[in-house]
Amino acid sequence: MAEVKSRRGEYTEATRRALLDAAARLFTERGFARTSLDDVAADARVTKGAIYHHFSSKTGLFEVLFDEVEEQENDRARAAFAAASDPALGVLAALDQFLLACSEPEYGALVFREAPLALGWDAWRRCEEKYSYALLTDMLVALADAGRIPRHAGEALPSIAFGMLGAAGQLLIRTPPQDRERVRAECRLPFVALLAGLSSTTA
Amino acid sequence: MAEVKSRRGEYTEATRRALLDAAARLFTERGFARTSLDDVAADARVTKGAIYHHFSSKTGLFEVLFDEVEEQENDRARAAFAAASDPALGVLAALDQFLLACSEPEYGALVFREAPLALGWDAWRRCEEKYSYALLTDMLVALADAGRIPRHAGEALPSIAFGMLGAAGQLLIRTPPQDRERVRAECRLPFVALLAGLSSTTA
DNA sequence: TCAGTCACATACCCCGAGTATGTTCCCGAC
DNA sequence: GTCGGGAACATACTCGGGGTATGTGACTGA
Repeated sequence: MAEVKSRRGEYTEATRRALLDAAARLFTERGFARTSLDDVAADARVTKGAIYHHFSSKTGLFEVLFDEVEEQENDRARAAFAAASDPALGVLAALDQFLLACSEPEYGALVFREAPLALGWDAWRRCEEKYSYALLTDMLVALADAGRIPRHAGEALPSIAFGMLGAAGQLLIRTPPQDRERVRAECRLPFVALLAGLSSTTA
Repeated sequence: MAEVKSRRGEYTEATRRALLDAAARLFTERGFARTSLDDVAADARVTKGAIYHHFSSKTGLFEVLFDEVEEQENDRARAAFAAASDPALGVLAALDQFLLACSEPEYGALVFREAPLALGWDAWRRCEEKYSYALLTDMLVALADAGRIPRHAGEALPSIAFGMLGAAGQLLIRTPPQDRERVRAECRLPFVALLAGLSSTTA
């Protein structure tokens, strides 16, 4: 009976996945605002009732999607940071991983293009505090611990650095695929320069 | 008769101004999405018909408001930049002017918080290309001409620098007024560091 | 076998942007 | 002086989409 029960569970999980996949596709292609819940339901071969059975609202659906995508990517970036011998190198490794993720179709579009529009700035930042923003602040602390940058109080530096990441991600999103490698290289420059400039004021 | 005609013109201009003022107030306080056109019309003591007589749509109303606010502020920032003897000092002067403007109630909220949500990223960037973004690229060119930073091709640096401005502005918006002076000082640091880092790689 | 609940489908409500159509006032022409 | 017409709105309506309330069949557990 556990089998039958799990069978049923599998079926409902399948529609949930189909809804999430359809939402991911349509939100990245048409954008969050221009895709109705009926569109998502139709793409997943169900109706709007299924959506509201599995998710709380349109933004609720988006948040689940956001968490999925962002958690996966954040793990990779954090691993890249941790794998490096030096925190400064780790930051660049995590940055490269981030820029690479933004070159893929869904991640950047959902997390840095649609999320602010869908959730609003405050909710977006609250959601990001578990992921990119947390990783960023951790990296800044590690850099300060290693004496590579001065220790900063306040939220200005992490906020502005986060804004840099968002701008880089959005730039990559609207860059045609064949130019993305070059743009990724160009994007590294301001971050390297900022690091250099911060470390030079350590003394 | 020119007098009477202008009298009529004054009246219609008055309602147009009342609509723009009401929209500015409500959009900054409640946000663009959470204020209906009926709210704006009621606040201006007219009806929705007046709005669609003077403006093309809700986003059209917002764009006119955006242009008004942004043109005024952009002139000040550009003047601050031009007044300085050195382009590097000019950049900091323009930055200070910008941070000050974001500390006032309407400018930052409309231009950097509501505009992306109201217009979408693409339309927002198109609107900004006449103002902050243009000033920013002009300043980067001036810095390169003066040999203070290397000459960069590509759009990565201006895009990311623009992202920094947006993040700083948004941070100031959500900072309580009594803390804003301190936060402004904190915000200058990453820009100074970026400039220093860029100039150190000039050689 | 039957009550109950899960996993949806169907039908409906409501708000708000946009539109279509009045209505009033002024103005210039005859 | 009046009369056609257009400017400056007001009023009444449509329509799309998020959200809700209710129906329904299938499965499950007692």
